[in-house]
Amino acid sequence: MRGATIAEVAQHAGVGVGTVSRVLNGSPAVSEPTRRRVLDSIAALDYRPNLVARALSTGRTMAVGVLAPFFTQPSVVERLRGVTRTLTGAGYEVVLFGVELPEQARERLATRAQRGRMDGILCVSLAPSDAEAARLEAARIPAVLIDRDHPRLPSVTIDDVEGGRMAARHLLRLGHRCIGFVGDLEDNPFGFASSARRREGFEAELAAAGVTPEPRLRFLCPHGRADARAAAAELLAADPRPTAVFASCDVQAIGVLEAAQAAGVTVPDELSVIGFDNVEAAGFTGLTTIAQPLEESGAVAAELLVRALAGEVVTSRRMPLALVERHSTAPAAVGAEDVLGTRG
Amino acid sequence: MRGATIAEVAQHAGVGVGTVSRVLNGSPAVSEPTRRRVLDSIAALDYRPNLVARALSTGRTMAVGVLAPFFTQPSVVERLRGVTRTLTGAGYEVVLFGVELPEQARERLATRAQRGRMDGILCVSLAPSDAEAARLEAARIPAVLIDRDHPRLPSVTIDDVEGGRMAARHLLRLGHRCIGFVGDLEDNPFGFASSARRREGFEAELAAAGVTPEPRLRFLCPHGRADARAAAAELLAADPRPTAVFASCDVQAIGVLEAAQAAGVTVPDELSVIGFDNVEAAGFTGLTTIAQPLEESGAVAAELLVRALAGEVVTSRRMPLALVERHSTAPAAVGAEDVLGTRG
DNA sequence: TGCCACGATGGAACCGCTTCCACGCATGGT
DNA sequence: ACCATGCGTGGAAGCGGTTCCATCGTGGCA
Repeated sequence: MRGATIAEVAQHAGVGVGTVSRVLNGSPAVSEPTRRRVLDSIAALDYRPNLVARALSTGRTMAVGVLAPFFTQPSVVERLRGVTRTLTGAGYEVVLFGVELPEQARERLATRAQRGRMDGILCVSLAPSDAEAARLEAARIPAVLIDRDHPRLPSVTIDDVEGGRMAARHLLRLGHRCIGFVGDLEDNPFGFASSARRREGFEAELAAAGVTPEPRLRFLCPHGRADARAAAAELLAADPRPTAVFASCDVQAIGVLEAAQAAGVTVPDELSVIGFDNVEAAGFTGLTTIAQPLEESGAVAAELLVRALAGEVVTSRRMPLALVERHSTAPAAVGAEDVLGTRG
Repeated sequence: MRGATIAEVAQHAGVGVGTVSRVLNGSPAVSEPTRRRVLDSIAALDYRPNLVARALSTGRTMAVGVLAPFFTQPSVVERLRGVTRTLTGAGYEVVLFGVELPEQARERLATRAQRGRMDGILCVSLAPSDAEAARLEAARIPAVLIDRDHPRLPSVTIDDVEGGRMAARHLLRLGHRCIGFVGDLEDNPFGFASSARRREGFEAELAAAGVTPEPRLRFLCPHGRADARAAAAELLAADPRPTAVFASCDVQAIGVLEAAQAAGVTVPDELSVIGFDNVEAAGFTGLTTIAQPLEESGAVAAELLVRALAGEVVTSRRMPLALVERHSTAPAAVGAEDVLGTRG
């Protein structure tokens, strides 16, 4: 049996459909006795408003599309937590578009991101093209970006360059001077640029401390633990072997840890490893890392989107970074000059 | 500017709305010249059908609600991958309802799971009450359960009892006779029963091998790494100390690993640890575990739901289990009797 | 040549809600 | 006593599709 309609409720209560609708939407223009009668009828018929009909009528779907590269980054999941919690709390539904290929992102954006299917868009680590951004604007669909910026769209980001500097400072302070880097391919199909920016900051800080970044210690590979592990194995075979490694994300850092173990190189005694992101796995692998507030970034972005949906003009936000010291970094072995650090 | 409507397309092409609709839906009853003219107009106006209007008209939303305890189980995420991939592939949208509290599950089910908002429901590790199941049935909303069963609903599950037996067999075969257990509280608010069933199978197999399960070696605690770690710390202080531990999920097993490390107990030499699920973290912690196909379970359930939505009658599915040996289990220390195992 | 059947097409009705407009009926001011 | 005022209410229009039914040609057949 199909659910009751508003007309049936109206008839049952002996009122007009308009009155039932007013009761449903909490309009004050309904007398108390009438309201009660309508509510009784609603209960008697076990009536639930058809949200699709409401959406068609109001032009608001109360749904937000979330575009996320679900499968390439574990940090995405933590962001999603913050997103769903906030959005659900604000009465919005979360329509999840998992993206595995870059083309899929375009396709989802093109066919789904239209007025009349969802009210707003949240992109995690992904950015619309200029044309897509223009279309969203034309359709008056607000969009907020996480972990990615765009000249015309508000975003929630971190300062990747500064994060790279922080990692470098930590290692320099510990006395390391020969430091390897493992990061993402810098022209990946999704256009992720975090890794490249972290490397830039990292190398800039090294250079500022008088340590020239050596290309032979820089390894770029596809995002993923296995590839990072393979790259790190090569890195550890370098001569002289670096005393520390900065991996541009925790997933890769864990790959480095694995490679070190496989090569019989003890961490942190013979090799310091520092990652980035502070995903949950960093906790139980004892990884020192540059932490960014993942879940909160999702929550903040969702909050921004909710306000944009309410008509507010919102501006981009920067999330703070923090060094989290665990057990994968230690002072460089004896002989390292200037253990007190090279910077204030 | 709002998007074009079907009426505008019809006018532009000089045809009726019915014809445009037929073109959109691939009806064969449109002559080739007309079809071409309509397609041209669609392109010229950059027209996209309003999916909400279509949903209202057809009664099908092409959206599936996914109810998942997003935050308590990391394995959920891997299941979600399979779910979204399959559902998206079949043309359905995925509406994600993250559940943190048991009441939320009820509430989401009650207010959202109605004809006219989504066509079907997928529940991960959660089950509707009998009343809710009856309501879904009445509303003709198909539902499929993952990792949970229900007398009236199709489900995709594993044999938790057998999984527990497999874990026991592995440890027994290695010669262990004093074996601890760490699992979930068995009357948790969500009603998760996997842990209890795994324990049952585990203890039954021990008993069958003549090893009486000792209550002092059985620790039940809230799901989560930290709690498991605390429980394992106690377990490791037992006298005599067990030579092996079965944790009812990998998250808890990792907690056990941490506790062992903190206590200076080496794994696997002094302590064997076996987990359950084979989540990604099991891979890089070297954890031996009973593997279940997580992502595939999601895909299979989604497949089942898609077929149910097409009107097919679907039946429950059981997923296979497999022992994955890594580096956290080893033969019991010398002196252990009957290393060849107690079972065929 | 006339009729029928059928393919192609236009358009009204309908899906279930919101919203706006019009109306009835007290109330209060003059 | 009369007329604004305004509250409470009923109901039609409209949201943008789909679908069914009626209509219009036109070719095939008697």
